[in-house]
Amino acid sequence: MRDGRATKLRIHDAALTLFVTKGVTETSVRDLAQAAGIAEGTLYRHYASKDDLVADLFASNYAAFARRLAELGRPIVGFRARLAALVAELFRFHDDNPTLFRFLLLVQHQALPRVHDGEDNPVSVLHSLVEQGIRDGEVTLTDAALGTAMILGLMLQPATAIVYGRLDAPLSRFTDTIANACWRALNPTEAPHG
Amino acid sequence: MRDGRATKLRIHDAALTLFVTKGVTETSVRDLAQAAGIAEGTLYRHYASKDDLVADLFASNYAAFARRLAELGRPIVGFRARLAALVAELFRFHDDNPTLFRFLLLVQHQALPRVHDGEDNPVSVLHSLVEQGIRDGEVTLTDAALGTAMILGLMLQPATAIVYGRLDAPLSRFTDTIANACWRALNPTEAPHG
DNA sequence: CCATTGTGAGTGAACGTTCACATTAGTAAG
DNA sequence: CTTACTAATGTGAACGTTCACTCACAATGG
Repeated sequence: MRDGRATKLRIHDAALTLFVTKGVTETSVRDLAQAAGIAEGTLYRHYASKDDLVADLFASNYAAFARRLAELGRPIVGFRARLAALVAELFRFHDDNPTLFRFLLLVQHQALPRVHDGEDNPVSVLHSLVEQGIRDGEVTLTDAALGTAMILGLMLQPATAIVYGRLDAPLSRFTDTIANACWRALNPTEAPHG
Repeated sequence: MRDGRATKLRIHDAALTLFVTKGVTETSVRDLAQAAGIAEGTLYRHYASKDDLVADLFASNYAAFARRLAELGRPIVGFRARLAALVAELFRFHDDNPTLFRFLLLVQHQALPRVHDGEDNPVSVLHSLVEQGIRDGEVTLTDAALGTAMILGLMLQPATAIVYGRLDAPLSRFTDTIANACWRALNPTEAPHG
């Protein structure tokens, strides 16, 4: 039989590119089929619906990235080193897969409300890290949710700036600056290089 | 004649609510007409198209907020005080108009590429502030674009966290913490209360 | 009397999805 | 080696629905 997995990959690639450049709703199944070089019906051999394609594309990559972050931080000792490693990993992910990164950033607002609970989640990983830091006395800020939001903003907004051409890639060159800013945001009263 | 302005306001309110709760593309003209208590055709007495409604709703509010930010900062002396005032104003805007704020946050990704140039723009206001700070020697970070992205992230991500229920409103209670984190992000080598 | 504003059935286009049929490739019998 | 069968995969015209938008007409009020 013919290799369906290769077709599925072609759909993946075409969908990511189109969703990012045109938007999800503005991309029709006809567009997808043409870009992937397949017939419209073929898409339904691999996905139950267009929504299913979007959800699968988001959920699988989102969860995979969360696991990647979680496992990367595990062996590293000390809050600050772990934080720096997380920032570095997120920025590397952006630089290696800009389209995928942008897709996750773009559709989170419509896809997140349906994921959220229990599943592997990059935001949860960050939140756990901050909570751990507070418990260990390595973070002086007491509100873990606020701390998570701040470091998330410090990481994601520069990525967004690159998307809009307000900042030049690669994102990795800001790793140290951002990691430092994150640490300082979480430790409001600490001296620069505690 | 009947008062068309009242109808236009009804459309505004209905559109904001629906766009935020359902999404722009998922909101049909029928939905808008029903929520505003008007006929479908009436909408076209006030807007050339649905896209025109979205664009107008975004551009006018986005520009108005940019002007509000710019004028507020003008009389205040000193970079740090000006930065704090901007943070406070943005957070107050969020708390006073959560739906409008969320609308601007939501549709910026599709609406921004068409605005961008020349027009009043909150991001440009922030960028100018940072540039001014660098010129005056009150900001040690040399990359204005990076600095703008960082403080933007420090402000917007907590707002996003509130939208997703990861953080409790009002946003204003974080004004001091965030303003301080912004200043520290822009001055990586400075002591806590320089 | 007329310009403005409101109405809602009607229109064509575009959409996601389906389905009857074609093609492929692995397996097995002749 | 050939033939027959089968399950997986690919196809695209056709379908019903929904959409943004139009237009002939009605209502309003200065």
